[in-house]
Formats: sequence, C-alpha cells, structure tokens
Amino acid sequence: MSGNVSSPGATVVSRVLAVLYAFDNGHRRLGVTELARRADLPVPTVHRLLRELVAGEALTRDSGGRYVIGRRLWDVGMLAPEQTELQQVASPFLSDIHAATRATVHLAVRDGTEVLYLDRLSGRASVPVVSRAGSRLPLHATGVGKVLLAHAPAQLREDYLTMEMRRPTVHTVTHPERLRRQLAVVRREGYATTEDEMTLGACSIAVPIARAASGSGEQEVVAALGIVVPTLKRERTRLLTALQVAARGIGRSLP
Amino acid sequence: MSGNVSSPGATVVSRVLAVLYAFDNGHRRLGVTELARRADLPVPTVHRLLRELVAGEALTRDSGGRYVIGRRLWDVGMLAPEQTELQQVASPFLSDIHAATRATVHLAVRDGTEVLYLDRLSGRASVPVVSRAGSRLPLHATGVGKVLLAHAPAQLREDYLTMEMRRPTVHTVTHPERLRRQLAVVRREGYATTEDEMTLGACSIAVPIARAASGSGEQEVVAALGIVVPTLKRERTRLLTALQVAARGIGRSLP
DNA sequence: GAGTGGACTTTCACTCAGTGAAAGGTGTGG
DNA sequence: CCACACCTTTCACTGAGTGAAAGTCCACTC
Repeated sequence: MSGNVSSPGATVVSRVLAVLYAFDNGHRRLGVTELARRADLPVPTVHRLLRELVAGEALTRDSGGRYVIGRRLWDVGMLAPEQTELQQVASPFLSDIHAATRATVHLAVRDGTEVLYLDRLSGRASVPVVSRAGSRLPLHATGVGKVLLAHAPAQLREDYLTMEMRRPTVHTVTHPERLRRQLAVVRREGYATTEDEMTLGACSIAVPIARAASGSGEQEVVAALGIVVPTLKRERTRLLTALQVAARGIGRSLP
Repeated sequence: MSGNVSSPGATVVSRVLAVLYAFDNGHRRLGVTELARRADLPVPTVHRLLRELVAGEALTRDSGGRYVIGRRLWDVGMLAPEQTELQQVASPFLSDIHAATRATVHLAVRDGTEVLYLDRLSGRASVPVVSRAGSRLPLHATGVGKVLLAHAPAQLREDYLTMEMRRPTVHTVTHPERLRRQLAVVRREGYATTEDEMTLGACSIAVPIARAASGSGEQEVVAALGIVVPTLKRERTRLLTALQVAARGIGRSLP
C-alpha cells in the first residue's frame, strides 16, 4: 500500500470493525463521509467496505441511501451468550415485577465504568427514562449503577471515585467521599436508591443479582435489577420486596 | 494467493461475515475447526480472522477456549433500526397484554419465508415455547406466522404453498389448499389461531400490526402480535380484544 | 508412560486483494 | 451560473492476506 493508514496494525478486519463501531445510539443512519470521519479511514476505503457489507447483508441502506445496521447483524448480536443468556433467564422475573409494580423495570450489567442495560420493560404510563436495551449510563447516577459499582472490585471502585463524574442533574452525587459512604450502605443494606439523580422526577430502587453459590462463600454479583418510578412514596418496602424476590429467583436459575 | 478459496469473489469482508454467520441458535460456542467447516474456509484463515475479531472485541472466548459472539457485536446489533425501532414502540403494549393475560406474548416480522421473533414476554407459569427473540420458525405453523403469510405479497404466498412444509406436530396444516383457505379466513376475520400446530398443548392467537395509514387506502402489515396459551378455553374473545387494542396502539405509534 | 488421534496454533514464501490519491458524478443552494 | 458538499469510480503500486505444511498441546487408550 502506498500511503496506508496512520495507525499501525491496520488490517481489513480492524477496518471493518471500525466502520461497524462507528454506529451508535445517536448515529444509527450514516452516510459514507460521516462514517469515514467517525472510523478515521479514507472515504473510498469505507465506501468499498460498505458495499461489501451490504452485499453480505450485514448492513442495509435506508430510503435516504444512508447505511444502517442490517437484520443479519442483529441476528448475530442476539447470539451473544453473555448478554442473552442472562436476559433470557431474567425475562419472566422482569415480567412479574412489571406486572406487580407497573413500574419501568431494568436489567443491567457493569461494562467497565458504565452501566449496560440488557433489558427494559416500561409501561406506557411510567416516567420517561433514557435507558433502553443496549444503552449505557455512568455508574454513579442510577440505582442499578450504584449497585454494580458497590459490588465491583475494590480497585475499580476506588479508581472510579477519582475519575471525573458527569452530573446529569443537580442532585447527582459526585463527591467521592459521599459516594463512597453511599456505596458502603448499598453493600450493607443490599439495595440502592436514587432520587432525581439521572432524571428530575424519577426515583429508582435497585438490588444485586448474585449467582446462587453452590456451597458457602462469597456470592458473585453478576447483574443488577432495578425499577424507576415517579416517586418512592410509602411504596419503598413493597417495591424492594418484589425486586429481591425476583433477584433471588434469577440467581437460582443461573447456569 | 496461491490456491485461494473455491468460491469466487472471496474478499476478506465476505470471509469475516461467513465466520460470523457460522454462529446460530444451536451453535453459540464454536471451536476453530468447527467454524472453519461451517464457514467453508481453511482452518488457518479462520484462525487468524478469529484472532483479529477477538482483538477487536467482536468475539470473546469462553472458559473452554471456544469462540462466542462478544458484547460489542451485541451492541452493534441493537442498533439495527428495522428491528429495534418496532420493538421499542411495541414494548409497552406487549407489557400491557402480558399483564392483562399472563400469556406468552410475541412480536414477530416476516423474514423471507420465516417468522422472525423480535421480542417475547413469557411468564414463568406459561407453556414452554421454542421461540425467543432472534429465533425463526416456519410461517405456516404458528399464529403470528399465519398472519404474516396471509398478508404477504400474493406471489410469495403462492410460492410458499408449493414449498415443502415442515410438520412439527400431527396437527400442523401443510395441505396447500386447506392452508390457502385458512389464510383467506385470516385476512377476512383479521386474526389467526392455531391449536397444537407447533407444540402439542399450545394454542395461539395472533393479529396483524399495520402502520396507521395517514389517508385512506391499503394498510401495510409490518408485523404480527400473538400470544400462546395452554388452551383457548372460553377466553378467546377476551384475549383477542386485548391483542387488537394493542395492535392498533402500536400501529398508531409507528413513525 | 509411550502411543494415538484430534483440535488448536504458528510459520512462511508467494502474489493478488486491498489501498487511497485523484478524478469524475450528482445534487443542492445562493 | 458557479460553489460547495457528498457520493462514487478509477487505477497503478505493493504489503497484507493466504493456506499448505509443520509444530504444539491435550485427552484418552492400551
């Protein structure tokens, strides 16, 4: 190759992935030029890759000629065992909580320093919430996030506390010392709550899901289960109980 | 390349996709050799591609060293607008039906000659059903399938009737003339039912979801909504009403 | 504990698939 | 009409990709 790409170790595979990863929640429909910019690749290169990806049905073109993720990649994604096995086990329990509380129910895991939402059940009447399956939020501003952070490895937790934390609302707790104390409470009490920390007018409760330990010993927290409601009112105990029952059920059902 | 691959037009991109498409519902964890066989590529080639895909976090290796679809591909798949936009609009309505009926609820589209399940809500108590989000079944043996087939283009419908049809149970209707009459009834009545056609002991009702036409004219059926229950009992009317309310709601909410 | 079969990994010389600057279209707006 | 932005195609060069073959690892057998 004459000029070749700036970054070393550039293979076709890495370029293909760069193109695919250029899509995100806010950018689901992209043109060649924008994809090239986002993937940091020359336009003609991206253009050719896109043609081959479309030929392979990995991508499709929408009515406006822009490129979108296609059905077959969706299919492939649905085969990721890490996400879908947990999601599948949890699904009936989420339904139960949703039926019992009519609140928005979330299933989430920790991905690095973010909450990754695996599933969401929301009623029509419930609070509008940003999260959807596949979306990410910071660990410190949501109920499920606090649970996951509280049960993360100590090293990661301490690192997180020293990082710059986003403040979606004025109620978001970003003071390291205050957050550290909150997390200790979450571990001790077994649940986390937030009020107006991510979205004004939205409160949340969340509990950890632990893989049921065969013998004794430390239980590994694999995910978190949470609900979002307009206000916690007097309901806290009832909602918490529903969550904990479900979390235990999921933990027992895990392989 | 000295020998090169048998099939012409073999690019790296097509090879990568062949490797990814080698995964399916029954084969989520695969070794190099099996992947190579399924993708019809030489083992060393697949091996190198796999390494690069793992480096790019598209794939992961499970505890047994086998390759599985990774988190980032799941992420990417969740961005497919065709599947997820419909799924997202429909989600609260599925919750409503599920809460009202406690039955297993399905959202599905037609993909060629198959039903593609986009979402499923199942209670713990409900009939065990094979379908899950991302899985496919033949069009003629399920409620949602009959709805989608009934509203498919006439040409495709006729072609389908001449094809060999699988018979999961003895009650599956595969006789072309009988099925054609059933589909006419489905179009006229606006819903489809099955009893024991896919799974013994499972019945289903399904209705079409049509994009709400702005003016008058033909409404385009984009998906189907169905539930699966142990037996229809006297409940048929109530269940059907719940479904139809939801289907209209989704149709109105579509962009 | 040597032997055997199977799957996984690495090597390496050859060469053609991939590359990207440049040029050619296409469409929109001033 | 020109200017600008985006999409698409061309083409000569060359190193990234290729896959047969050889090497490694592991489990299971006799």
